[in-house]
Amino acid sequence: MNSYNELPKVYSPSEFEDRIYETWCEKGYFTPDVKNPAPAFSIVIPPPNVTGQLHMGHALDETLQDILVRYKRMQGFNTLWVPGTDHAGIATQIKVEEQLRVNEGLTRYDLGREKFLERVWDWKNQYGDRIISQLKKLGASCDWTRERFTMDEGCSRAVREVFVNLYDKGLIYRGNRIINWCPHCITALSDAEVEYSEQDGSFWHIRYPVKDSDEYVEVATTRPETMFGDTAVAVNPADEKMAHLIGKTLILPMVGREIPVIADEYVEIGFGTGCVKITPAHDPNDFLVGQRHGLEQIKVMNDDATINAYGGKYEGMDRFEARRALVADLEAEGYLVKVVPHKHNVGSCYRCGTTVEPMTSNQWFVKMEPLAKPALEVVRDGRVKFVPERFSKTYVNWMENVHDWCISRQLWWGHRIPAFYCDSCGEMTVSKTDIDVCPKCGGKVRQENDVLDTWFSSALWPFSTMGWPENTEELKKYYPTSALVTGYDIIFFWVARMIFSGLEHMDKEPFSTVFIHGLVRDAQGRKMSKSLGNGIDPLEIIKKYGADALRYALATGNSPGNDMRFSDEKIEAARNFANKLWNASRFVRMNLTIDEIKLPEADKLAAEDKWILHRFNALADAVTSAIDKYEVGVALASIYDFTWDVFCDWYIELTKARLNDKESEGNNIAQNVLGYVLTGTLKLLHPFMPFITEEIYQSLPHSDESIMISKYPAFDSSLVFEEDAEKMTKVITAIKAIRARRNEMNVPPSRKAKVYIATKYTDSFNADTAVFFQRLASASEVEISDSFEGVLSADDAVQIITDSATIFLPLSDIVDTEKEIARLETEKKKLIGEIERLDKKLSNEGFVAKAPAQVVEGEKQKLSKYRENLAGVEEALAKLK
RNA sequence: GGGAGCAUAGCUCAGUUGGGAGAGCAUCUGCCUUACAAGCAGAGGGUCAUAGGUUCGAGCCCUAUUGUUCCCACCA
Repeated sequence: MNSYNELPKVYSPSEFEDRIYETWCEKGYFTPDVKNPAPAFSIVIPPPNVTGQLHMGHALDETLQDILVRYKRMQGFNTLWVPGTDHAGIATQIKVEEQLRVNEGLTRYDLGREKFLERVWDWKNQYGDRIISQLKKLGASCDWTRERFTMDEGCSRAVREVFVNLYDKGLIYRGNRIINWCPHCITALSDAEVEYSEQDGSFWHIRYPVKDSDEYVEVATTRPETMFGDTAVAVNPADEKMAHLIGKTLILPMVGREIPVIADEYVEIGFGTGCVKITPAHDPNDFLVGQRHGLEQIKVMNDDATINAYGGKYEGMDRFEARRALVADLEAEGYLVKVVPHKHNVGSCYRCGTTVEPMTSNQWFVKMEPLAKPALEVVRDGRVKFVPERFSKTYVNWMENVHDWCISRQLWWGHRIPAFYCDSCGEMTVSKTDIDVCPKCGGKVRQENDVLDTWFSSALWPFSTMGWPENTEELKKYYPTSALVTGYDIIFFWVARMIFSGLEHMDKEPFSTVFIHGLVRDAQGRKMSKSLGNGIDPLEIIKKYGADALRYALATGNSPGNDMRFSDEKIEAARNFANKLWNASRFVRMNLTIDEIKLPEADKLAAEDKWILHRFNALADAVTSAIDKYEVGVALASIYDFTWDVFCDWYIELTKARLNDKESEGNNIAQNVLGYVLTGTLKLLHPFMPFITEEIYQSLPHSDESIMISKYPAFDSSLVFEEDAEKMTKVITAIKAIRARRNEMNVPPSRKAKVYIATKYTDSFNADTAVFFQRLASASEVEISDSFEGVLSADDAVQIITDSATIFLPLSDIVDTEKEIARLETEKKKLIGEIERLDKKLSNEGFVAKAPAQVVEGEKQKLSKYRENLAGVEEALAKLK
């Protein structure tokens, strides 16, 4: 027995995962040296909300990143993964306000801005580490020495720098525009922050009387309460039925205010009543109409969406309450013509779900057009590539139609806008540093109350985390980053904004690849959500099955950009795989007497050794090329197949004879090959399942301090063994024959029978092969010859015909002759079918003429083999009957 | 209204240069075999949504249709 530790009998990940993670951290493996001249590979984490808790979406995102990062690190890249958290303006503020309300019955206004912010920082300091420690549980190999927060000093400085730069270039402006207002969060929102859903509503048809006449104009609206802010009714100038109304004056019912009928082509002829009430302060289209016609903007609601003084007797009511009251009154007064049920899209706040109110407001905006142009180019010309490709279309589509970005929020938690107003002279100064006095008149200034959209700071993440605006070593080495890994749900919020920000401020796109994944859904395919209560807690999964199993379950079968389901089934399959690997390793481990694993000289290797090394080599090739294409699911599946179906089911079994013979040279060779292939497989698997691979690695003879800093396997031309193709064929044939034999005799292994193998390859089918049959096909004895003519007749033996050998089983050992006949009949049918198919194919002139020669040749060979096999089967069948 | 995805075994899904349909789970049969019953050895099960087309050859490429999911869009 060698000097390394033994593996415990049972695979229990909780015993070693934390311990291993700590060791990695202590050793500093996650922290790269900026000065290392190796090519860089860098990723910045999509920063989770600082107050959040790890959910399956994070788990998937982090797993995929860790796979890439560990892979590249093992390949020798100078690899950096920057971790950090996002201050998440609205989400965090809501949480702290809620806590304040529940615990102390206070609102943020009771505390005042400064005190309230202290509370939020307290909260952040208390809970900010929670999500970080959860990431560690997953095994994320982030460089924790570079952990960042979107509101730390450096990021805040970057935000100010960017704000002032954009302002100076005229790309940030302040103005009174229609924005989306959340009356619950009491803040403006950007377009991206509004979610639309179809709701059942109504079309209220209302009569507006024409002044000094008995005539009426009928308008239809889905939001009657905005009527208080109507400043016109519009008709299409080309609409003959309405032409006579243009220029007339209408009386607003219940309000009594006079408004004109105007002509505007915005009104669609034939839709609705043909007349549209115009409320410039509460509807984006009406806003534009109002601008064209110089209409007054009358805002009828307060910040909390209660009706203001313009609503007359409805003042003080909530907008929906006012709607009900108003409609009732209109009906009573005879102004309501009819109510038509109507499905329409209603926007709601993505944080609290409250229906947003479009209204005019004085806000800060980023002018998008000049920024969008280059951001479109880099995606169109491939400097930024989406994986899968189709998301570039989503991106381009959005970027082409993007509106100016409303960046101011009426919150307290966030980056306060660095604009300073002078009350004495009215001057506004935008400044990178805080100022107290007006640079123009010397009067006292006060800072803008609004803070910036959270995504404004997230947009700078790829360079703000690396020390920008200083020209740091990190920026030089790691910017642009190599890949961005995120879900398709934040392409607009984040990815798009990082791209134009990187281009604008760094003059270089922030990453070359955007690797998009889908959502993790529950077993029924539903989105995991708090309200449904169907969320699965990754931490509980880790506790029960281990982080490796969780990572495996998330990575396997997951193709880029597609949603996936998470189920008990899946996680159990993952855990079972880990267990399989664990036990295979235990087996290898318990047979290992050597202290160093060294690949033996080629001429000492047995055929099966060459075969497994050849297969392993092909695996390394397949895995690396799959990961290079971001096909992590495919890569992992091929490792799974190799480990279980090739290495465990065949190679380990094939070595048992040699392992049994303790003193032989073959024993030593087998040990080394087992060790080599197992270690190599562990390395291939390490990015996916870091803990178990490390634990096993440490229990085997190894040369690197940790598997995570060992070299990732790559295609190795010395393991192809081209000149030994025939020997490897023998192994494959033996496997086929053993399968056929097992298929034949589905009986307990304890029941042995003699096996005769007739083959023309008697050189390859030697004593070693006989042992395979003894051990794996319950053969009591094995006899090999080029022919058994005269020794055995089909009368007393069953024949199993394979490509390169015919296996004879003495009839006396076969339980059921009927069954045997049935088997041969199906075999015959199958062969005839194949022969017909190939016959047809090969007699097709087009195929022979146009298909590649090697394909044609391959088909011909198959055909002749099938014909041979068929003859054998028919002969056996005839004799049996 | 525009755009995109999906449709493959009973279930959940892979299948990436077009060259004899795969996995996991489930089902059935037989097994304590120098690791593993979270296992071993087998078996059954598919007109790859439908209809055309390109091709010697299509699950894969093209067109249309059906069903389904999602995203985007300021028609009151």
